[in-house]
Amino acid sequence: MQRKMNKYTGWLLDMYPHPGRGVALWLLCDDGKRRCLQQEFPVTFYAAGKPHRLRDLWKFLACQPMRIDLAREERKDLFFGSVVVLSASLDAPALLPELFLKLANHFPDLTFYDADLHVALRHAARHGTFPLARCHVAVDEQGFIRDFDILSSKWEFDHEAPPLNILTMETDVDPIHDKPGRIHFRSKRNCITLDLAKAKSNLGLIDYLLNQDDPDLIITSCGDTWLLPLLLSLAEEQHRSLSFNRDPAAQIHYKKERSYFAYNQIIYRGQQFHLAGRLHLDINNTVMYHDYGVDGVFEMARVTSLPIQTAARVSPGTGVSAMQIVKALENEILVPLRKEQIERPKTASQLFREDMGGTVYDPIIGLHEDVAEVDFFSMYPSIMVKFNISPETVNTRSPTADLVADLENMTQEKESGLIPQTLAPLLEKRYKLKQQLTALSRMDCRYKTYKANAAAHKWLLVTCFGYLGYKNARFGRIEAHEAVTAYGREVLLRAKEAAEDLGFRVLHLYVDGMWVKKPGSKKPKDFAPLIEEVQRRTGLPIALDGVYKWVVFLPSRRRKRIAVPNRYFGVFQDGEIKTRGIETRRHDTPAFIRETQMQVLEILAKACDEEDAKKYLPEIRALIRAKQNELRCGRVPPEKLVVHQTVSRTLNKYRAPVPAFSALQQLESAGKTLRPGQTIRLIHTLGLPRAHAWDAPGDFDLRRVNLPRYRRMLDRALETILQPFIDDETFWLNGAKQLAYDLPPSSNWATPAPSLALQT
DNA sequence: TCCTCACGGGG
DNA sequence: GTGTACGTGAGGA
Repeated sequence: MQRKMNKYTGWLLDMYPHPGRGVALWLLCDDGKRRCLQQEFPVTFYAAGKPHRLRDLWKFLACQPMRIDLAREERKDLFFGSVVVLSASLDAPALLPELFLKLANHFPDLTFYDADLHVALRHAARHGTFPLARCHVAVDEQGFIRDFDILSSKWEFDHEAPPLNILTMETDVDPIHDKPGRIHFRSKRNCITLDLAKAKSNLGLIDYLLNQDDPDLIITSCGDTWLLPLLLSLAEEQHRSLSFNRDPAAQIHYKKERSYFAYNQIIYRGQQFHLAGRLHLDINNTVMYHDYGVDGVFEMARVTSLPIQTAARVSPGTGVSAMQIVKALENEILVPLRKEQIERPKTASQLFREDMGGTVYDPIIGLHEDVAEVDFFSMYPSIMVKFNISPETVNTRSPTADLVADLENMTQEKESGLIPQTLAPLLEKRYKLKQQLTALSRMDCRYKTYKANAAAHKWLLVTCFGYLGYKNARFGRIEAHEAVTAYGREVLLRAKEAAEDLGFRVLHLYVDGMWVKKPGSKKPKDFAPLIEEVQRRTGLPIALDGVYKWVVFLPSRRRKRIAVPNRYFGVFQDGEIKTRGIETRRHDTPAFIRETQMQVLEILAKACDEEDAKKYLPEIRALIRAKQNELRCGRVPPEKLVVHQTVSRTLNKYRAPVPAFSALQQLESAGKTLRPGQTIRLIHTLGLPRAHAWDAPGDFDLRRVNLPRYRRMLDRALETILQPFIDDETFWLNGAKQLAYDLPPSSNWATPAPSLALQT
């Protein structure tokens, strides 16, 4: 029987389990209509374990109210090879989470696979879908998709921009710190400002706006943490609806706030509101938004296959995990559950292993001229792909047994492993993007997008390595992690040998970078033979980061003769300044100190070498005097003295009376609680308490500013960058220190003190 | 001198 | 839905 089909072409906006059966897909069609389509999408999960327990499970599942297809199958586990499993398929993906929760309780002794996967990842593996993919679908009269074609690839890098209707909702001030008075709504059609005090009576207007604009994408600042909950609760009070969702049948998906430990620090993620049929991005709750913007979020979603609203709010670790899951599903490899976090003391051997991380050399302390920095392109991911390192390919007894042979032969014999297969297209895309970027003018409209995409990839690639060694990763294995670092060390050593064989002096090695110099080598082309030779000996892509006019490797502050690997600064031949590990790079350095250090660096950047720098010293001296004076006389705007710190624990967990503690206390007593991972803003004050919370209500007496402490910070920041240029230790202190400290603090701020004393 | 606390990189 | 490095620097007891 021939059925009538409607055919549509458009962009895939979003996907979620349909509350009935299958999945709901939102298509932004080329005719301008937004269509919600349904598709049959049975999902299968598996269980392995003792036969009698699998029989119990079979009986249990057979009694469930929904239809579940059961079968005995043989499938592949990445770590253990073939396993016998009970497979269970259900037509309604929406019911799986709840069902699985029950199973985990009743059958804790069974091993489940493919049971806790996002439906979008399954769909990506089965149909090749990804967010914003161009699709062609045939739909029957009931609105069910019968035929599905993907017209674009996530690995292209000129993605056609989908014609999204965007609505931005912003408040006049940042709601985290202040009380907003107004909300601005802006879209192509409308530009409206609403008085928040009257929000209650304006709910009808807001609903009208949402319906009339019918945005595909709502961009808010603090929509997750403040605006949406506020508007939704107002609406609830008045028993009226707000059309945030496009799909009236679906619920707004809410996730609660949490603090967690990752990247060796506490991270705070606010509560979330995911819409159905539209996309909501809260720019304050979007990972890396300030680094890569909407373009980067889209790219993150494309390559990970995670829905856009999810991709925006997860860490790169989850993104990497998603990519691996899709690849595993494609290869019909069972996906284990996300492992529980079990606190377990480390064994001595684990500790020993972890000490053998990346290769770090002690740099040669001091200033060096005409130095080239060459960096491996995404070294660890490149190693994983090149040497096929994956949990299932690595030799577990001796992970690096093939290291030397691999490096000699540079051949690929083994079948490519799961991790290399996942990484290879991503690496290739980023490599091409980087090549394009170097050729492209900054004015080119593609530049910004490429840059954002490359930044999104960078994060995924960096995290992928760490994930191999993470004991709770689904596809992690410590031996694979070790193999990567072992290859990394060998590769870097070979690079060093190559440099020395070509007559270069190696000044520093750091994880995936090398600093070299040779008399007579000044121009980028002078280093081309080295690049070529390193590539020949390691088989890995490497590039010249640039040639420094001069670069300074800093000694440890505690032990002046010991070098530290990651504190350095320098100026490239094009005038670009690069700094690492010094005050400008730290998030807890107040703006005044950061800006001053940067200004001095900008003066130094004009010098072409150490000798030349001397003629800029008077200019620097004058700048420092001016800055010291500004500070002493209270002319530094207090907001430039504000220190931003990450709160690492709750108030009662602090053992030392540090400034953050005092500031937290003040906020607490004002009724504002900060969760671990959130940022606190404070000003150092004299006496006790040691700090004033910048966001505490009430006026702050500017005379309480701890000027000596800021002065110390200033002096230190200047010393960091000036020490190689100045023999005379009194240069930047020069009596001014004494004078500043002699002034009674109460005489500052209000009336600028005469600065006569500082004039020489 | 020891303890506590926060940060880094990447672009 | 998450990488429990590790070394440095700073402040305070």
